[in-house]
Amino acid sequence: MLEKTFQPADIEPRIAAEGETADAFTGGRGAAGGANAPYAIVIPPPNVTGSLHMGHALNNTLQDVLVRFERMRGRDVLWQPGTDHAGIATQMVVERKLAAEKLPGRREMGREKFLEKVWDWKAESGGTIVNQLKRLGASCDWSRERFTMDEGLSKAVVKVFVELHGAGLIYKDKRLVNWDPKFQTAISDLEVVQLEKRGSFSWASGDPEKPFDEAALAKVLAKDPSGHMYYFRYPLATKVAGYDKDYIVVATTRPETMLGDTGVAVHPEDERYAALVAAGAKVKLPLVGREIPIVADEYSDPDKGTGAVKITPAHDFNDFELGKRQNLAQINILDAYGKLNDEAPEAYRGMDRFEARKKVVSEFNALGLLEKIEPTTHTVPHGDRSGVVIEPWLTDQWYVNAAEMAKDAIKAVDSGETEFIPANWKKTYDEWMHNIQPWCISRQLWWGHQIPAWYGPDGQYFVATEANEALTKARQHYSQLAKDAPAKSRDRSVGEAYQSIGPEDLKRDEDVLDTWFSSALWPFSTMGWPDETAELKKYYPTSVLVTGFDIIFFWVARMMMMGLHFMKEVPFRQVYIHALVRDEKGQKMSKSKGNVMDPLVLIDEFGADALRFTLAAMAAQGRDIKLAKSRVEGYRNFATKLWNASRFAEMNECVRQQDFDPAKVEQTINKWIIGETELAAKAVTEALEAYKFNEAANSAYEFVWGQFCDWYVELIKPLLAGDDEDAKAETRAATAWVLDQILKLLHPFMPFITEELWAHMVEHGVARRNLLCHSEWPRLDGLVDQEAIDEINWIVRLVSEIRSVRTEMSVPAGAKIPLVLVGADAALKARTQRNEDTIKRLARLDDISFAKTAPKQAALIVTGETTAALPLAGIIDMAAERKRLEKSIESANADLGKMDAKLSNPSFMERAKEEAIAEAKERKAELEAEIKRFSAALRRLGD
RNA sequence: GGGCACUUAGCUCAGCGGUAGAGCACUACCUUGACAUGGUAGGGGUCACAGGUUCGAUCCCUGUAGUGCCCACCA
Repeated sequence: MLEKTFQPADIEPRIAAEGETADAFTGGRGAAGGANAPYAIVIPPPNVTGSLHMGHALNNTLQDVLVRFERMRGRDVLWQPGTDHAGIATQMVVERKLAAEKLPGRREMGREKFLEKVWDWKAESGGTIVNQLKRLGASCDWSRERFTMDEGLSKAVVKVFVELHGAGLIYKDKRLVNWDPKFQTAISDLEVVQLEKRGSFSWASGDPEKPFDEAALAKVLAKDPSGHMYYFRYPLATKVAGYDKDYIVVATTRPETMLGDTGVAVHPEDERYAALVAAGAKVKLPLVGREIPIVADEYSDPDKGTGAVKITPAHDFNDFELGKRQNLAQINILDAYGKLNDEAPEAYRGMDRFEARKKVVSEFNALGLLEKIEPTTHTVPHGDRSGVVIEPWLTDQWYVNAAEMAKDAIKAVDSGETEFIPANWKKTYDEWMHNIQPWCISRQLWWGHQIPAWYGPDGQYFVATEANEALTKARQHYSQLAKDAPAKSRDRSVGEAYQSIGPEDLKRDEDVLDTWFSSALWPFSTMGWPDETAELKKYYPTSVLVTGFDIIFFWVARMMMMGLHFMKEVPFRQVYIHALVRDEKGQKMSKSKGNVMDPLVLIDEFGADALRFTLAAMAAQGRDIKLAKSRVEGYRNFATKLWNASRFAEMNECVRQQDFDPAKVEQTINKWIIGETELAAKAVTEALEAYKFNEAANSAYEFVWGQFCDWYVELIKPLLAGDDEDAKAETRAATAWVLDQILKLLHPFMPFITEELWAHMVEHGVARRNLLCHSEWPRLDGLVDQEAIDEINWIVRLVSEIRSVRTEMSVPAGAKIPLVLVGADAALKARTQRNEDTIKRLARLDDISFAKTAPKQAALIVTGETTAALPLAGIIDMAAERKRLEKSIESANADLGKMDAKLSNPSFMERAKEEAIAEAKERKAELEAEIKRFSAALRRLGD
């Protein structure tokens, strides 16, 4: 016997464990034993350091809904799980742990020891998120769990690197990168977030003889030196004829970079500076003393700042390009920590960049060269993980030629080989792919896939799958060098000297790869690539990728590129992009804002089923989810409702009959609910096929609560209490059958409670043979019976109307009253008699009789063809009834007016669709009849 | 600056070329043999604004205002 109330916590862990021990989710263990077409999804691997947040909950709920749905439809399903090694995040976590335990830091213990610590950590805490996914009910094939640093996946990474390098698609280059001074690593464009800085301080002296008060300036700078535009006078090396000043003013938000300036640029057509350009004038850079040229370049915008822009090629992306064009020197003034290096004047060396900023400003001020300070609003690049200001920094890094690899990836989406759902995301994808920049893939970290490149003693590198191969390549290279180079050349002597180098002479590149590099291989590396495995053959390309839009660039685009290059096939046929889960104000949830809702807390409180159902029900395409707790609570109540409906079935011995044929029932009520079941099943199926999770969830909800619980269960109570044994038997069997269909339809959304109830519902007195997750999805057809629908709808309307009148007339809830059906024809009489017990019970009537005219002092009910009267003499409040009738007439009249207007509009009659006209006519007739009868009742009331 | 969304009941959100819906909240009544995590009945919306298309617009188009997000730039 089921407990009286449903307690998710009592059943969820058990169901989860049962599923696991039964290997329920292994590939191919579906409803048809995996005989049908494969269906594969690879999970977006969560960070191994992660713990389940609302985004994961949504993402994995949707995948699980799809996977369970298709499994029940008989597809050979693989949901490939795993986690991501998350380079920076994991390294941070472990470093923090070491610090907390007062152990030596990463650099002190050295690479090897540190990596041991990371693996230890992974073994200990890496499974957290996986267990949380299991609590959510994710039916992944856990036996196939992978980790991006696994041996097999690492092998794939090396192979990909070596092959792309061989194809010229990976190369090493010295250029500006986004440098994170906190982690001392390069990061890709995507890992940079732009944060707005807004200054407030404003000052202009106009008189350089009177510098800004030093103490006051120091106070301003102490607050925050960013967010302001500083105007500096750069003195000319020599006075220029035709230019009236002996300085040129430049503006900057990053004063410290002036120490690395190697030029000043003006627009070629800017007349203000034409004389300077013509004369080849130079600036004598203050504080540094370097003479730097004033160059003419289109980049300079005469409308911005002063029209003259300082150029720091080593510390600004635009300046870098301009510097190359204009042959300006690149002077790197920063070290890896963001401190000033030896290229800076002595007083600055070793100083933090922001301290240097203050010092530069204050020195310019002291020299009378600070013209003004303006507040400005500008965005400053920050590391998404470190949160510190990113510096463009000149280093050697490895790059993927993304523009080249993007070509096929763009084509594949254009041609529809991969389809975005909703389709508008294609635009975002295209936009980015068409403007894609080289992808910086090297990271100066330790935790990750070490780059398979070895350096010879002269710095020449050799890319190979392992050290020995690199050595062979190196030896070949150096002999060739010795052979090919002209005698006496340096190359030749290097070649000769290094021909016989040993393993100890080659040094492996210390850097590791961007985490997303290995993630990009996920759809095929998890299936055993580069081996030609059965899984690859069967499940690649995968069916659909389910992910959030914030990851299209990081992951989707890169999987497309890698998949097409190495598998010659797209990695997935469809990409379903879902929304972000936000807080109730629409803000992105984040720890720093303190507005996170923890899915695990919600699971504890309301159950995983309720959370899952909520997320699915709110996952309307193209819209973010603003999650309200009350919603989860509401769907928890829905689970309880289902629980109790099952309890009702159990109490009434509704047992599933093996030979029950839903097409052969005789009772109208059973015909009706079976037809409704078909409609609901179709609605849920169609919605899921179209990725309309909300529609699927709502259809199921409405059917279960609004039809099955509210009406069917109530309507069969008299039957079950009656003595027609055949009808009782049929109804019990039908109830059991419908409930089975309900459990199936709800299972993708609410796997725990449905599996539990399924196990409870015995079949022929025998326990179920199979798990619900392996049962067959309802495929119903031809069960809709219009006559049954008409009859039940009539009961529903009549009962609802009677209840309404009872309330309005203040009839005590417990009181039983008589009903008189007025002017009923034979058919209506028959229908009434068939359902007499039911109507009496639901409407709390003690008698139903027939009459030609309505009795006096009665409240009147009019629904469609039926007129019914409740003789409430003594109880009835005449004034209230009059009011009620008047209100009804008024509202009917208003509607009638609309219909009349429509039907008397010649344009409408001429151009509207036939159905629209017929509908309007029908409605008009209906309204007229109602008004007539209401009016008659009103007159009678006056008697 | 470029792009993508959104604006519907008090709140959180569906929906749709032809009678405006849900959950929560609210009001009244009900512990009736599945369920008070419940039942019954109700109140509450000129569907942001202005034009246009259409026989008909909350829905399609254009514009305006507001909100959110993405990308780029920022001397």
